[in-house]
Amino acid sequence: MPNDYRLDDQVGYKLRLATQRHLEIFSRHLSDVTPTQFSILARLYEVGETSQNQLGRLVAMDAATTKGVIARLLEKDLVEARADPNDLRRLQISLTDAGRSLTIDAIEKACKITKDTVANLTGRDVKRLLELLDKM
Amino acid sequence: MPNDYRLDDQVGYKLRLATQRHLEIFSRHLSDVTPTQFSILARLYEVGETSQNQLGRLVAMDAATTKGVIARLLEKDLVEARADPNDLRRLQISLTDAGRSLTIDAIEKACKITKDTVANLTGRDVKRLLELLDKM
DNA sequence: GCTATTTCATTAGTATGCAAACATTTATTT
DNA sequence: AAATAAATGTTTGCATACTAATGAAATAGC
Repeated sequence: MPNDYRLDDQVGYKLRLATQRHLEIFSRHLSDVTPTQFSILARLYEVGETSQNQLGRLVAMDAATTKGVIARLLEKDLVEARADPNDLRRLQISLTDAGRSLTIDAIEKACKITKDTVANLTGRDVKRLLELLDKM
Repeated sequence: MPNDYRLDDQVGYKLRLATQRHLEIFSRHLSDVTPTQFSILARLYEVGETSQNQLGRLVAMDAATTKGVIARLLEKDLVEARADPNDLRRLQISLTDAGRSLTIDAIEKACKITKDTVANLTGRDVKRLLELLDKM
C-alpha cells in the first residue's frame, strides 16, 4: 500500500517539469520554430537531402509524426520536397535557402538556449545529466 | 559559426528522448490514463477536493491545460465536478469511487513504471538524476 | 513470375499546450 | 455606497505532437 508515494519524487513528473522549462526558454529565444521542428532542421542541415522517413529516424520520430512536422516546415517554406525518381514511395526533403539561413541562425541561438536551460547547473552537473539521460 | 554543434548532445533533445521512453513504458503498464492525467489523479488523491485551477497549480499545469485534462477524466467518470457555492467562478473537483480505486491501483503500478524507466541506472544514479532535474 | 514481406507515406483520431476572451470576486477610488 | 480597477477562475479556439490503422510501392524468397 503506497502510503509513502510522492508524485514530486517521480522521474516522469520531473521530466515533464524540466521539459516544460526548456520549452519556455526555447520559445522565448526562437519563436519561429518548435524544438521538434528545430531538431529536424538541424539534422537536415547536417546530413543534406534525405527521405522523410529516414529523416524521422535520424531524430527518433515516428513516421506519422515526422510527416506532420515536415508539413509545417513546408508551409513555412523552410524545407522543400520532391519525389524520388528511383523509389516512388520516397519523398526527398531538403532545406530551402530560407531554411538554411534560419537553421544556421537557430543553431547559434540553440547554444544560448541550452546554456539558459542548464543555467543552474555547473559544467560537471551538465555532463553528468547528459550521461544519465543517455544511460537511461 | 557553430561547426561543432551536435544535436545529440543537447539537453533538450535528450529530454525528449527520455520522455519518449518513459511515455512508452507508462502506457504499457497503465493504458487507462496518461502520465498527465495520472498526476492530476495522484494529487487529487493526496489533497482531496480542490478547485480546478488550484489543482492545476499543484501539478504545475496551465489553467487551460488543466481544464482539458479534467474534461477527459470527467468523461471517464474518474472525477466529478460541482460548483462552489461560495465562489461562482470555482469548480470543485473530486475523485469518484471508481477514480479513487483506479488511482490507488495506478500508484502501485507507477512504482513499477518508475523502476522500469530507470532500470539502466543504479540507485545512486537515480538519486543524482532527480537532484539534477530539480536543480534545473 | 508470383506471393509475402518490408518499407514509405498518409489519414483519422486523441492529448497536451498556449493566447485570448469572458465571468465573478476583491480592492480601490470617488 | 456606487463605480472603477485589478485579480482570479474558467472556458474557447487553435497549434503541435503522437498513435493506430490503411494503402501504395519496392524487395526477398520461392
